[in-house]
Amino acid sequence: MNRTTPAKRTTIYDLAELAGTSASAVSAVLNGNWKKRRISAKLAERITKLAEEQGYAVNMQASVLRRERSKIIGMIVPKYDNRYFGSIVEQFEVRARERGLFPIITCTMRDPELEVEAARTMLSYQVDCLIATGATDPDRIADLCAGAGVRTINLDLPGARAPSVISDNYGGALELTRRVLANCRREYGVKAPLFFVGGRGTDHNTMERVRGFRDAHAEAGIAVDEAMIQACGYAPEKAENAMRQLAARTSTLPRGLFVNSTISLEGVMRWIRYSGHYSDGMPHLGCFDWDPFVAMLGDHIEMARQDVPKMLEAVFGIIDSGAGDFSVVEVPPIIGGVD
Amino acid sequence: MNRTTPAKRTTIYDLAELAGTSASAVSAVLNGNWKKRRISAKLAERITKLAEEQGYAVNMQASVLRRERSKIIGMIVPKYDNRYFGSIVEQFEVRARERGLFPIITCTMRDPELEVEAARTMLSYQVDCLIATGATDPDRIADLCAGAGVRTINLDLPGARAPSVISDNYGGALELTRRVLANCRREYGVKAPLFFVGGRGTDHNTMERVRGFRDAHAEAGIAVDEAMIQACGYAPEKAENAMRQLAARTSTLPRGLFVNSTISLEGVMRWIRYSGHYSDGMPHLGCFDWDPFVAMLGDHIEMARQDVPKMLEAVFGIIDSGAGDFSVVEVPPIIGGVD
DNA sequence: TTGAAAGCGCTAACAG
DNA sequence: CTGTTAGCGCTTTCAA
Repeated sequence: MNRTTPAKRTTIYDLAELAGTSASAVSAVLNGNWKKRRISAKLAERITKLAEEQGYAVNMQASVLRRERSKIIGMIVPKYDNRYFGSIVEQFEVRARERGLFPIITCTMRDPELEVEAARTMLSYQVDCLIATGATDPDRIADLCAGAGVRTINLDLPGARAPSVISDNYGGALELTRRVLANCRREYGVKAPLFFVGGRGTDHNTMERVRGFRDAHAEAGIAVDEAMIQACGYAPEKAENAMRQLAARTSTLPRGLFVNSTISLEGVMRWIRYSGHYSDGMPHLGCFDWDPFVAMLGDHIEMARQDVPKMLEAVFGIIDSGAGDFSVVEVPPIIGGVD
Repeated sequence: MNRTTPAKRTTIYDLAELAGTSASAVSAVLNGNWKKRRISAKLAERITKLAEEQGYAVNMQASVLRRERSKIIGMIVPKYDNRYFGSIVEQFEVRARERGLFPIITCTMRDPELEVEAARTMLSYQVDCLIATGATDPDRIADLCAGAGVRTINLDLPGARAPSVISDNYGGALELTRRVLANCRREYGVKAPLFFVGGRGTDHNTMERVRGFRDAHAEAGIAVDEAMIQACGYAPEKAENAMRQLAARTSTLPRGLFVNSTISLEGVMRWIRYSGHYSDGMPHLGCFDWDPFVAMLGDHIEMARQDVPKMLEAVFGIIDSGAGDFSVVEVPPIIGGVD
């Protein structure tokens, strides 16, 4: 409010001059270590008041440049278009701030190039630590960070060169498949394989989910044909397409579907609505991921809700403890039906 | 890969030494203005190669400290838990990067305190420009920024001290209400007011939507009682509660609802499902906001999808043009039914 | 109790 | 074509 020079910002030197003291005193007062410097309470008071009046704000770039640690923590994340990543990011910010860290986030749009580009940029901004969420090549990022002496933690998708926190994809998929299989048997009396759709066949999570999917079928004594597993990618159109192709090549559609994300589910549901198939009754669905509106879509959907609070607790546990081993923490998802 | 000192990072001085040249030459080469310095192609080549080998990354803190403009652009956003804000953030990042700006985002969890706190922090990080999205007190933020000589733009919710880009809330609500009213008349033959639920009665958007809601009723010759408008907040529980109270005090529930966000809709839908009311037939719904799964909830829902691409185009248009007037750009939402 | 001074890594004149 | 130099604003010894 009292600013006379809107162009030039107030510095600690300006404040020092106004207070009739030195820059180092101002600096000490303003970041709380005036106790160890034993600065007089009145001087501290005066400086604080002045800073307030002048609308002073530290220049973090200068501060970070000088300090040893930046207290900036970075996260890269694939997308913001679903509840899973949305809550990861929200929780990340909250917990980072709780610890006095400044969170910076970059969304990579699932683009592997952008992923490492983003990691590099974060290193340029001197992050103390980088969380690689759902990275396609986490080890590449881990190497980059190692080179700069920066800690990395993998989230959602594991890597071999940094600690990882992921969902128990196998266990979740196993249980989810069991339930959908049971639902199919109960309602339709059928004992046939489900159709697995969505995800990237090359990523660890999808592979583990397929394994759970297979084992649940094996338990039930149901054979699963290779063609019943289509890890076609995450995009809705790809899932929709996979459904279309399935319908084209088979006479009787499966009574149950395992959908590998809410994003893929968008495409599957659209196809179900508009293709005219399944007009004789909705198939039973299992979705690996949670969304409140999906929960309201009907009583034929089971979801595996990844436990984001626990996952972030684990991530920050690793950060706080400074643990150095590259182990993988697996957090069980919460499996349930409507709501 | 060739790093011998993992603790200490490579600087332009190290590079200069290795290349047998000066730091300024390295600097010039590495940020592309080696044309105006007319540095020999071979030197440039050598430096670039060396930087690569050494895994060199600029120290942005030092760079920003020295430069006039930081090329950092900040955004504050209330939540990441819905498609609207999710796509705002995604688009923001994409467009910022297109322009060579580094985007930093902070989520304020709809907390007014955190809002100004976040703005302050961004100023400390020397943002060149700050986008205040859905801010409860945008003018406070605008003042803060003005004091630091930083541009602000309001998004989603308008302010008086900076340019604003918002949806055409009045027009959208008017049309949405008209449609829901028409749907009610068509299916149930009723000509009764809808129930307006969700949002903050004090914010500009909600007030404008209420105005549109009222005018659509007036057009149709339907009187709207004060009690039919409950801007109870955004949280699902609050909307659910408003529904419960409505049911408690009225004998016949309205055949149509105007819900002021997908987040509020969560609560409304939950109540509809579990309260047992409306078992004789779903009410017609209008939702001011879009979600793909809501679109699949049935044929009795109309949505106003805010035009995020256009809104961000407008925001960056203002940034690019350097426009200084505090005008409000209103972008019409896209109104439609299922899909 | 406090101030002076060095320097973090980089950019941008300016001087060759 | 290239190097020297002077800071950007802050933190942190070190001296007083």
